[in-house]
Amino acid sequence: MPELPEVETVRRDVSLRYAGHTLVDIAVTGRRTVRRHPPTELARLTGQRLVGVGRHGKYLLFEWEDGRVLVVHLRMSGQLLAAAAGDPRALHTHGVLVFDGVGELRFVDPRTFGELFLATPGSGTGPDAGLPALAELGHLGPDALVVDAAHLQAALARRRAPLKVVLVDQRALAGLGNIYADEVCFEAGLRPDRAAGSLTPEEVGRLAGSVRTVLEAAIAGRGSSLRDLQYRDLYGKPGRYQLDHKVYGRPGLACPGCGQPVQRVRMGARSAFVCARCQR
DNA sequence: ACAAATACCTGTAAGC
DNA sequence: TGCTTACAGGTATTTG
Repeated sequence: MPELPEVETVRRDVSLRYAGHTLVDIAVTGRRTVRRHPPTELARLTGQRLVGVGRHGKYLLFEWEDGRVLVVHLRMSGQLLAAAAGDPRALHTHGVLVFDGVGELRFVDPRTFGELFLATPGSGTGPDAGLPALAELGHLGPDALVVDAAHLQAALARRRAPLKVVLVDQRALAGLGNIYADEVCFEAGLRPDRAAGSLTPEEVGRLAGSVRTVLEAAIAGRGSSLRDLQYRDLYGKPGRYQLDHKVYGRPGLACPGCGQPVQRVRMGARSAFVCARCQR
């Protein structure tokens, strides 16, 4: 499932390959792929040069020379794949962007949760890192890669919800999902089912450091691909950070820290993986 | 006001 | 073996 490290890996590769090139055609065939406005509006991007690719949380921002922004969210099973014009089209290919000189960028998404839309610029306050302010992303908290302890403290304070629930809440912090929330909690030595507001300032500081550490390591590993290989990079290759998961998806296996079996704990409809000895 | 449940999907795996 | 069912999960929306 693409979370921040996977989206960031795709962002870097897409930017390297397509930035500076001009869109010569865009075709969206998926019925659900563009659902916030008429899909035909995307045609107005043709002729525009892609000036850069940004990211806020799990959202990719394709920035064009006229200031317009095409937002892409991969959700559960979306992939962006580089392809040449003649390459056979993978099943569930819902969109194709054709660039001058560098071939196609294809959007493939079996579960069809992913989406593309043209954002509305200029409204609300933007995220820090030089990204455009977009009305549709105004609800997002700060990007998890640049969050600091002070913000985390404020986001967690007085909240009775479990720590993990707050960590995956994109309004509090943008970018963490199921995998990295569990891994971050383990790295910080904190149980995901602790009440968020019960963390001491020292624990919040540890948590902030762990968010950064885990995400940077995961990006270095080009993200996590699970058994279903739903996450693949721009060139169709899986990530390798799943090999470094300490607790996620490892129930009954030895905790790398102490050797005790990792437990699966139910948290509402979802579950979390935790080491009862290493996490308090 | 916030919190929990649900809808949206398909592929895979487990269960019978 | 072949069928049915459960599960995976991010976000918007609905319900509590």
